[in-house]
Amino acid sequence: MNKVLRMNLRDRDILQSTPLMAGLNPGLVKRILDGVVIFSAEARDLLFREGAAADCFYVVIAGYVRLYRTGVDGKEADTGVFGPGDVFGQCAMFLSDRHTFNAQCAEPATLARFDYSKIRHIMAEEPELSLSLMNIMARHLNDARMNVANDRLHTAPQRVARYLLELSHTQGDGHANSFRLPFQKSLLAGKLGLAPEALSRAFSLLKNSGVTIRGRVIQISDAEALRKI
Amino acid sequence: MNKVLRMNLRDRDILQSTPLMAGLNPGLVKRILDGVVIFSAEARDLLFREGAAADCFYVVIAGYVRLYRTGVDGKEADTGVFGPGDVFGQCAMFLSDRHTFNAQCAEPATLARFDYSKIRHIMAEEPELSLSLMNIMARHLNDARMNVANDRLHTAPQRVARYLLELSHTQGDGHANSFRLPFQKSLLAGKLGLAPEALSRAFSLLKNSGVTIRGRVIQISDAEALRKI
DNA sequence: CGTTGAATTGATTTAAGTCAATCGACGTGG
DNA sequence: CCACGTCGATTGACTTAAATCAATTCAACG
Repeated sequence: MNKVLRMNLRDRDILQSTPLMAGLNPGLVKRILDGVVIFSAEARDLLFREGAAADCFYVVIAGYVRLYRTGVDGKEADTGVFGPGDVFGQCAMFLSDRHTFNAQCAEPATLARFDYSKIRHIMAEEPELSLSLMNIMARHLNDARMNVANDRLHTAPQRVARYLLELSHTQGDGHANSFRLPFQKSLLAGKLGLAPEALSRAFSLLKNSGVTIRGRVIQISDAEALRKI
Repeated sequence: MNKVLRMNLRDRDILQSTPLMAGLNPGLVKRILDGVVIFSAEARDLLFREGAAADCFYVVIAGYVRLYRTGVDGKEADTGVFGPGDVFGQCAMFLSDRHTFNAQCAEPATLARFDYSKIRHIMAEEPELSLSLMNIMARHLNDARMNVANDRLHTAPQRVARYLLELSHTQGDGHANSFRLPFQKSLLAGKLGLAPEALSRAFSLLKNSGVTIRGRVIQISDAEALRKI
């Protein structure tokens, strides 16, 4: 676990097309990537804990990582799930330098680690980088708020329906009505703020609206019906 | 409604001590404030709508503004409440230039308006400003995620108890156990993701834990008991 | 003093969590 | 190759938290 890897071309490719670096000039990208460490992690590995000192952020290269908080009785609430190309853990760089959430691999993953100190140093000289980070934070902020609103406005089946529609847009570019869930259903349940059982029930309810589920493969026959669940 | 005002010393003072400007050099502050418009708004006035083109952000000088999203059936879910010194509406500057939420005055308010174009222009020359904005976004992001976690981990009475404890820390600096709610209970209910009735019931339950409520005045006799609701 | 909007209280309904049993897929080892 | 064990997913029965609906009460303000 946590084995350091050499950065291969594929890794570099993914990192470069990340919103963090996509807009930056090649020289700057090179400079940033020089300070990056690539490593692998096992399912359930903790990347950081709430309250722990924060000194780096991460980009997912492969696999999925969940960000969550734990309650008194050990219950956990996910506030985000990050997949290939996503940045996480950057928030603490601008706050108290302590993480306020836990980050855990949901499956075997490979990650890139960016040191705060190095990034801060580059940021001081290259406003471009600040801009990129700002864009990421803005997107994350919007996502988080949408999440709050979504939780409060919609029922479980509605949230699931919306997620499936969104997914069908990103994955099956356009009108492909068959696609794959990117991760385990239990993780999806957490992301949507549901118990796994509730997700299961939501799925079985959606079957009446033209959704077929076989394992992780989803088929939507009537997007319109889904939209007005 | 929406009457433009001259910036007075008090306004300037509040703006300068905002996290947006507190760390900036005086010359820069002056430059930014030159582009600012101060105006008053009535309770229920909309500052912007979801989907509308976004061309400025705001700082609250007095009063409270709520940020919310509306569902199909007209239901509304608050994702944040902003008071004196708070920035809102800046998110869209880094996204699509469309607002994704509605912002409405919860009571008569006075606000400062900052044009995106002017701010962007200054930002391009003054990295300090970017940093300030980044800090604000980070704080907002953290708040929003905490909100998600809080909703999912805690019951209504627990959320209320936490809010009261937090408020007693900010308001009654230190150990003052008596303080005032900063705004209407119905607004607080929205902020906490509750129906007003649920907030009311939560309050009446907390009375058993040494909380006394008279109008907007709250008294906490046993903070420890509150903490472990 | 009376009107308006907010807050409270009670009765009821609904959504979703919890608990428990079962099923299914998959990988391991006999 | 099959039996077993593990883990995720599903299903059912039940409980609980909070929304909803409706009726007052309360407070602020002209």
